[in-house]
Amino acid sequence: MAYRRSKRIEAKLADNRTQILQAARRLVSEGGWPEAQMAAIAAAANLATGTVYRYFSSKAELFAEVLASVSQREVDVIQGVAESGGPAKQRLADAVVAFTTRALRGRRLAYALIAEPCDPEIDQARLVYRRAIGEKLQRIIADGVTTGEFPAQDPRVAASCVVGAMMEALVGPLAPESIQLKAGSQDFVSEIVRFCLRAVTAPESRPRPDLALRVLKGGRTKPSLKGGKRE
Amino acid sequence: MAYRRSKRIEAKLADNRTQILQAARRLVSEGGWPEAQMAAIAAAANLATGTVYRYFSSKAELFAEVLASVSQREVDVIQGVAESGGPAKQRLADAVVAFTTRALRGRRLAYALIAEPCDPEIDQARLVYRRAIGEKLQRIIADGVTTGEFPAQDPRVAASCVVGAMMEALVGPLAPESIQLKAGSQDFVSEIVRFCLRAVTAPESRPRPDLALRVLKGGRTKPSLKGGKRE
DNA sequence: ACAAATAATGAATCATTATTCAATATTGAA
DNA sequence: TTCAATATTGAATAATGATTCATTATTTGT
Repeated sequence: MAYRRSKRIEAKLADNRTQILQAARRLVSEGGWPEAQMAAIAAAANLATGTVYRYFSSKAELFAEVLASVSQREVDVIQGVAESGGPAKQRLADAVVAFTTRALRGRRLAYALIAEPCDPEIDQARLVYRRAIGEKLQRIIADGVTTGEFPAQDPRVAASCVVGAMMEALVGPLAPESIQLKAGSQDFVSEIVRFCLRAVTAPESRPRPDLALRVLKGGRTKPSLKGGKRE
Repeated sequence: MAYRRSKRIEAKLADNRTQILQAARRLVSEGGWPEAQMAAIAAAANLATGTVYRYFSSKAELFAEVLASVSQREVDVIQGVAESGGPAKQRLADAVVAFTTRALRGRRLAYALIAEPCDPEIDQARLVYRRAIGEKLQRIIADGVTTGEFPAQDPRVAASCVVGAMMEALVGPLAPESIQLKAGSQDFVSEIVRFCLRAVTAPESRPRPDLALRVLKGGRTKPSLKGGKRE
């Protein structure tokens, strides 16, 4: 044998890997998915295109890792909030504020992660982001339900709903073409927070939870509503 | 001149157009985006690939129209509900039930429309779907706010949130790999409905709406929460 | 029936990028 | 210094599927 990885090389390899990840992240953050091409990433990391493939077997895998690390950061933030003690309501509010505020701050990246059209393989990987956030919220909600602070509800559904609500509300304001004023963003955030708080913490408004099932029980939900077209 | 479109031909052209739209719709409904390729659509419409381009200038345009018509149908349903009179709360509940129930019924199509990874151009077109639903909900919510039935809130934000909540909650159950039991679907729907109703109709829980702004006012939202990594 | 105009055809082309790989450079033990 | 192993390079390739277009078929007024 005549070659054996030395510490120095090992370090360089690790560094290359990091450079690639950072370059990838930077490019999406700046220009979204169109800029995040393998060749561009390689160049930004001062490597040849082919070299990237010695570290990541595909673009999808590379971005799976980028997304995982971004999610992890968000999760850490929310985790910090979740562990901060105090009433679940407060923690939920803080988590929503933290998430939306951070998204609005890192607009381009958040847009890419949440709403920007992208290739299917990457879209797939994006799910980890939503899921990760959802899981943390679920814990806070489950907490509140257990202590009786929140009304009875399925924390999994509620957490999904909160994630969806936050993200959908952000889509417009995050879009690169929307010239968002920093001014209004506080009101905007607090609007979202209030929505989520009401949704999770309000007691059942009436003791008739089956009221909403009227339509379901009515049979076909697709009755000709206005003599409209058929299927 | 020796040729002028006759009624008969005009009708055939219109029919071809319809066939294409229906074929496109059918293919997504059955197999999702992977099946919805131009060649397959043409074949399903008994036409040659190239012919499709005499009717639609691109795949994106074709699907823009398919999506618009599907959205229109949903909007009609919700519209029917919205016009049904009665308290806004009831109408909102009915709208959410109608939407989620219908989605669960036309699972594959709903999945393609809401969550399935797809090409960027089509993803773009998918927005009309969300937007269309959102606009109708917005009207119901604005109604409720005006009449004082709902607490003060920005109907645009609330509508986005409801759309997001419904759709995100549906993602899991709609996924083709999830073997959803018809049994549980009622509970599931009603869980979503209750979430949305609480969110929109509950009175502000406390007269301190700025409570949730703690984190915002605290300055950096990204304080090293656990001695964590840097940017 | 004929010809000009319009439609339809579908195999070939194009465009886009991720991915590969033969060639080259670097590394470290002997 | 040498050489086998490993790492890098980036131009060439591959794969996918939308789109084109030269050719063929239909249509209708004369």
